[in-house]
Amino acid sequence: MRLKDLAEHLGLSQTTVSRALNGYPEVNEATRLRVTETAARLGYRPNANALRLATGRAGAIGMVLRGSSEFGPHTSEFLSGVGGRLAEEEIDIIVTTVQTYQDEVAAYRRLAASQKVDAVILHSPTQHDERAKLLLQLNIPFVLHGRTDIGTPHAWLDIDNAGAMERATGHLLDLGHRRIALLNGIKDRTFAVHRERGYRDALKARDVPYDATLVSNGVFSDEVAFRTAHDLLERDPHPTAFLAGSMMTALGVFRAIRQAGLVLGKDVSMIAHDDVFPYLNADNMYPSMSTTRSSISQAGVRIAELILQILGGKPAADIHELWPVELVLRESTGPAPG
Amino acid sequence: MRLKDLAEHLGLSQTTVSRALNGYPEVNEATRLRVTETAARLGYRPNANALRLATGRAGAIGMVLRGSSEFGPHTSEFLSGVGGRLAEEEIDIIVTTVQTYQDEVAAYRRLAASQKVDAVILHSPTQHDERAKLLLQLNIPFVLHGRTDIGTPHAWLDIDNAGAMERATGHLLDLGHRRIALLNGIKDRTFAVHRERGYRDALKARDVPYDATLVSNGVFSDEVAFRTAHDLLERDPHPTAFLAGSMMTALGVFRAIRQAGLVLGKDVSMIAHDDVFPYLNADNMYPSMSTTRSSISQAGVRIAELILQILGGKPAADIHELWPVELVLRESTGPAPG
DNA sequence: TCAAATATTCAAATCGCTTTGAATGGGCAC
DNA sequence: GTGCCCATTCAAAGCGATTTGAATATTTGA
Repeated sequence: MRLKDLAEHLGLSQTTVSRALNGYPEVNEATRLRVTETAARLGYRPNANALRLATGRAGAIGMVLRGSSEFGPHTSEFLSGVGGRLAEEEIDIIVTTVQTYQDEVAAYRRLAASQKVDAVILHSPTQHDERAKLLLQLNIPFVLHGRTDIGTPHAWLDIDNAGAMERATGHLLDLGHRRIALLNGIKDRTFAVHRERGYRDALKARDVPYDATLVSNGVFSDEVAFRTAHDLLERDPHPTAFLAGSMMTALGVFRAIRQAGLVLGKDVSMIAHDDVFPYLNADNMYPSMSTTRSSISQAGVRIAELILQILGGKPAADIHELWPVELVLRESTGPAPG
Repeated sequence: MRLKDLAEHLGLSQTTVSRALNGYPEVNEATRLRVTETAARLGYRPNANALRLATGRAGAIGMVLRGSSEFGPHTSEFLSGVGGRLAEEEIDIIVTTVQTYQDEVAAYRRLAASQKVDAVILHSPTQHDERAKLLLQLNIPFVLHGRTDIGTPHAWLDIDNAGAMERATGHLLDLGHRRIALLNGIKDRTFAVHRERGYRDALKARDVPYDATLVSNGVFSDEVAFRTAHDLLERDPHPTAFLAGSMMTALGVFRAIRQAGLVLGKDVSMIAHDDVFPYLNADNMYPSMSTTRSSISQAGVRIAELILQILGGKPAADIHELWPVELVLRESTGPAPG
């Protein structure tokens, strides 16, 4: 069913039908009614590619995901937020998965040159993110989830990782903990840098010396966390508190604590960062988990909105949002033992 | 940079340039070389929408994901497999997220009517899946990940859930376990039905009575699993073995076992289904986890290939693959206590 | 009642590509 | 030198929508 068929069926010109469907004012109301009603009845929908070619809008946004190792639960939860909002505007999400950095750069170039997307979402930036520079250079609108420092203004939304970590660390210090392990994200990622900064600031504010051996960087996984925590707990003296970078990390640390025969919330404390996964609730854990919390899916929803604003003409340079992070204290944190 | 610009730049017609780039034989080799070389240098890429409109191929496949609760790590891992393979063919994945069944049906209708995709991947089917019928009726090619029984032939790829579960259950029974809890997936999903069938078959083969109170259905999450396992372990006598539907489930059961003061692999045994997540390795758990294993990302890769075959003209009715599932025994399984 | 203004509708151009069918030109056999 | 064939190249017609600018009804005002 093409526009032409529909027009013939109605005894009208394509022009009028098109205008009727798209809400243009110069169409008789009675005609419009007849057109929309018939279109709905016949299940007419414009061919997406023809429409896009004619309007010059791609009607889609792009997201490039790094393969396997980093493409975890965070991503899907985020995507779910983005998708929900964009679906309302009938905008698609084109997901490209890549393995290497080379692939990723090539993917952006392809998206740009073939004009498949109106904008992209960039995520997991480093401090000087080359991809962001590339996107600016390719002149393809984007919103960055996270932050980078490339000099040129651009749109971003980030959570206050430094502030969150400072408060979490500060709280543990106030409970008397002095050896606090930080299981942080991949080393050069901005969020990881910010988290370490918050951690250090809290230590400095209370004159507790920084011990680099208590800090580790890596992928957020149950497994990596288990091994790191296991090693840390074999030391003497071992850390009395853990800052876990994600709920996956928290699960691994949790196992290590149990295995060491220690009790979480009593012998050892933990605060984890909670991105709010529907299938992993800090409140229902045993013991319940103290967290720094910020919904990654809500960030997705908001980023979708920001993209819509950019497509609506708002200058990307005016779009910056820094979200505060809640500190939710539950049973996994207690006074330092001894 | 349009084809027209490139053609003018080269002093050739659009026809010749197009043919040169697309490998048609009636182009002088020297000309072709000059064209491809210049195109590469200038970074020319055909406008995706124009190309799609002209060829009638959408160059994309669709995947509709159910929002939040079910959109978990399985999905992202699967997607990563699909995407990797399709990227090689320059085929995009259009991801649509929906919340309700209504939305999902509407999403398929939209995809079909607007001709945005050449095919879709259908997943998580029920035994009589209405969506599959809809797709057949809409005449949009699809590959089903899983199985359904709708009478009409269609393409599918599934793992042998029944066989896997039968072997796992059989193994536990052979170790002397008699009260084996099954933490299964959402009730009406085919895979859950198949798993229960395998479980029952193993019991029947050894004349162990089926106890419905040992079987639960629900979303695969750490949290749900914890609560279910917790309740089961408070019974007297409690189950001596658990069949966990996913690694997330296994983590929850694991916590419940620990909390009950029991030791996994000694007081209680567990076999979990492992979809092979890079960030959650059964081998590195403590104790290491016995699993029924089948890589969901490899299933994704294969399904992408099957889609390509269908697009290449292979009849969907000829495409059926049932993958065997490995049973990997590790430390979490041991003889029944007492 | 008639011209002017307004409300509707339409034919044709356009978006950027592929592809059909025709045109051009050189090489070869006779 | 003529004719034919083959190798190249090209102009123009789609693909299915939007949109410009013109054409046709219908009101309106004097």
